This record gives sequence, structure tokens and C-alpha cells, in this order.
Amino acid sequence: MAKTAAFERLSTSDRIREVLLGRILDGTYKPGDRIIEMDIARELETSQAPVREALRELQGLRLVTVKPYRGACVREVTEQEMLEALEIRSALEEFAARRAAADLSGHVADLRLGFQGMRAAAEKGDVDAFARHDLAFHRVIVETADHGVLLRTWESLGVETRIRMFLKRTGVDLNPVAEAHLPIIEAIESGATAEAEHLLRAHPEAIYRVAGLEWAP
Amino acid sequence: MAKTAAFERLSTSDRIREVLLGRILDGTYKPGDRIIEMDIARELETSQAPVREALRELQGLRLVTVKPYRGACVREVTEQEMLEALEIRSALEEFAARRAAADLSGHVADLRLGFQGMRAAAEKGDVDAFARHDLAFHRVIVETADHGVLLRTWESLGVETRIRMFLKRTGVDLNPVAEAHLPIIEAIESGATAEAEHLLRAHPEAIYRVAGLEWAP
DNA sequence: GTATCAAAGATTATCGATAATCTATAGGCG
DNA sequence: CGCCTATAGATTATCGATAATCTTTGATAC
Repeated sequence: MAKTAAFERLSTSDRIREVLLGRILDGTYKPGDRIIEMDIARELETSQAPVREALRELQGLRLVTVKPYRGACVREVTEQEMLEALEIRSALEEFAARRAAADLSGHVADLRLGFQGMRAAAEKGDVDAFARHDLAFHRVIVETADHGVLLRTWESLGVETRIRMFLKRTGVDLNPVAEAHLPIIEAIESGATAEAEHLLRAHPEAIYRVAGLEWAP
Repeated sequence: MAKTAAFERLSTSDRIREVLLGRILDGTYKPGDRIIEMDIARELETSQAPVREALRELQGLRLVTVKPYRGACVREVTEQEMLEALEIRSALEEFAARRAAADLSGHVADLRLGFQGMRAAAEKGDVDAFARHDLAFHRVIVETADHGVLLRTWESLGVETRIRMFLKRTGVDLNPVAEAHLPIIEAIESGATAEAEHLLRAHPEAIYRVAGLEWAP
């Protein structure tokens, strides 16, 4: 989700947040690393206040932990936690599918678009693009449910970040992972809503199976 | 969740957050009201900085909206949103029950404790106490699942706040709401795990029914 | 009478400095 | 030698003041 450079009027704290976010994602800051407010402030030539704000927001994204008078640390994201996030995501999407029900069949085209994007990215081995299209695919289901709290909760899982980490870390072959989404589309297309719900609930397990990983929640 | 007055060493920003939270909950600040940083700072005899932090945290709880250079407004929390939060909570708890499975039967005593707390609070018409015990009851189920992301996601719904709002706003008779929790205990006690999962999924609808409200999600 | 614009007022965002708190280190005591 | 305590250094939390931005008000032109 690239910022449009046209209206590059970020506040100082927004700019700092983006810098820190980038460094956490690309591994410059590793889990457990401490982030010292004044160091960042000096480096980016600002004062301490906007750095504190940025850290609070990253805390909201669960990327750092902040303790009183002890500052901020980059949060450890273990494989177990990524697995857990996938489980919760699938539980929410099962709910979404139940609620979206009939409306979903009207969005099959969007689902296929995401699916084809995943296939293409898998061919090229482009993990970032794959994660983006996977996200788009699942987002269609959640958005169709038309349920504000659901969408916000789903987004708060930070799935894109975590899925990217997951794929990069395990280094699995993306092709079968992409194909694992096809049955979901087919179930929706054929109106088998109960089947779609079940597939979504079992999605993480299916992913693990086709990726040849052990499913041990 | 009453603070134990013993270690009342809140930071300034924590104290401010509690004050603002209380005023939002009790209606002193109404939806749409603007909260002006310096007004609060002057009133509570602090500076602007901790007020800003408190507002950011309330933004994280989705109780206020903050726009750049325009300050904070109390967010409208519609009945629909509270209902949606209850739905997501129940979807998560269905997952929790499935995952906790057998372990849940070892926590029946805790569940009964929460249940009795609800009954007592219902007798006295004490909404705050009721919400606290309701929260404790449901938390047992979620914690037994031993699933970090689940617990965090569940907490992020801000259920206590919203349930308190819900109960106060609708002014329902708390007694039948308390009793609606008994079947869940009984299902767990008798080892009917599938039944327990189903009851949890249908919990918000059951609450609405016994409260004599219309269920229109 | 209405629309446009500019200045004044109000409020947020940021700054630089100080106070409060934590952590590591070194010294005293058993 | 190990454990507790005091102190120094580092870092966070808060403050008071200033800069940046938004909003309102009032004057002017049409």
C-alpha cells in the first residue's frame, strides 16, 4: 500500500512511524531489540515527542512492546504466533462466510483475480506480491460480510506482515499454496456455502499440508 | 476491573486516561463532543503531553477519533457496533471452546464463580459489577484455550467497556441475562463439547432473546 | 444579499529542557 | 566469596513555550 507521493504531507510522527515500521519489517531491528527514543530523535533530527507517538502507534500494531520507564522493544514474532494468527484469521473468515452467505457468489470475479495474482507471483517466487494477493483474496470474503467490527478485528491481526514473515521464513513452494485457494472459489461458485465455511476454517491446516509442514497447533 | 488501590502508582497519562474513560462511559462526554487537549491539561493540572498520550490510547480502544490538527472527538458507539462486537466475541469463543475442549471441564469451578457473581450483581442491579463478572466468566473460556493471539484479539474488542455501555443503555433486567450462562456451564460439565460450542456461538442471540430485545444483525 | 478573502483567535504539533525512574556498577558487610 | 546497598549513568515521563495549522469573523467586492 504505497503512499501516493503527490500529497506527501505526513506529520513528523507519521514519518517516524514509517521509518521504524520499515526497519522492523526488513530486519534492521530484530526481535528483542530496544528502540531508544532519543537515539531515533537525534538521527531523524526531531524531538522526543513525535518519536513517542510513533512508538505508541506501533504498539497498537503489536509490533513493539512498551513498558513504563523502560521503553520500547521490538516484539518477538514466533512461528507459533504466526500460526495462531492464521488460526484466528480462519475462525473470523468462517464467520465472515456464514454472514456473507449468498452475497459471496457475486464476488467470485474478485476472488479469481486474487487467485490468479497468487499463481503469477508463485511462478516468479515473489513472496511480497504473493502475500499481497493472498491478502486481497481473503479480504474479499471479509469485506463482503459487511461487518465493521469483523473487518477491523481481521485487520488488527496484521496478517500481511505476518504472512510475509511466515512465507519467507519457511521458504515453502508457493505454487501449491496458491492452488489450495481454488476449492474455496469453487465451493462459493457452486453455492455450497457450508462447504465454503468448512474450507475456510480448515484453511491453515490445508496450507500446512500442501506445504509439507507439520501441523501442530 | 477495579484497580487495587494498594499500588496506586499510575503515571500521569494513565490517570488522565482513566478520567476521560470514566467521563465517556458515564455520559459526561457525549458522542461527537470534542476533547480539547489544553482544557483537560489545565483542569487536571498537567501539561499537554500526557493528555495527548491518553487520547492516543483511547483512540486504540476506538473510543475517540483523532484527526491531524483537528483534535479528538468522542466516537459514536452505535448499538449496531456493540452488537457486532458481541458477535465477534462469540465467534472467537466458539473457537476457544473447540480448542480448549477437554481442559474446560477442569475450570467449571471458575465458571460457577463468575456465574454466581453475575447473579449477585443482577440482584442488586449493579451493572458495573455484572459486567466485571460476565467478563471473568467468558475470560475463563478464552484463557483455557491457551492461545496468545486469541486472547489478545478477544481483549482488543474492548468487551468490558462495550458491555457496560450496552447494559446501561438498554436498561435490561440483568437476572435473565445471568441465567442465560447456566446452560453453558452445564454443557461443559457434562462433557457435551459440541453443545458448548454451539451455545457460545449463539450466546448473543440468546441474550437478546431473554432480554426481550429484537435480534437484527 | 451573497461570495470571497484576510486577519485574528483557537487548537494541535513539535521543541528543548527538566524531573522521575530504571539499570549497571562498585563498595561494604556477613 | 556472595549478597545487599549506594551511587552514577542512561533513559523515559513530563513540563512550559513556540511553531504550524485550522476555524471563525468581519470586511470587501460583486
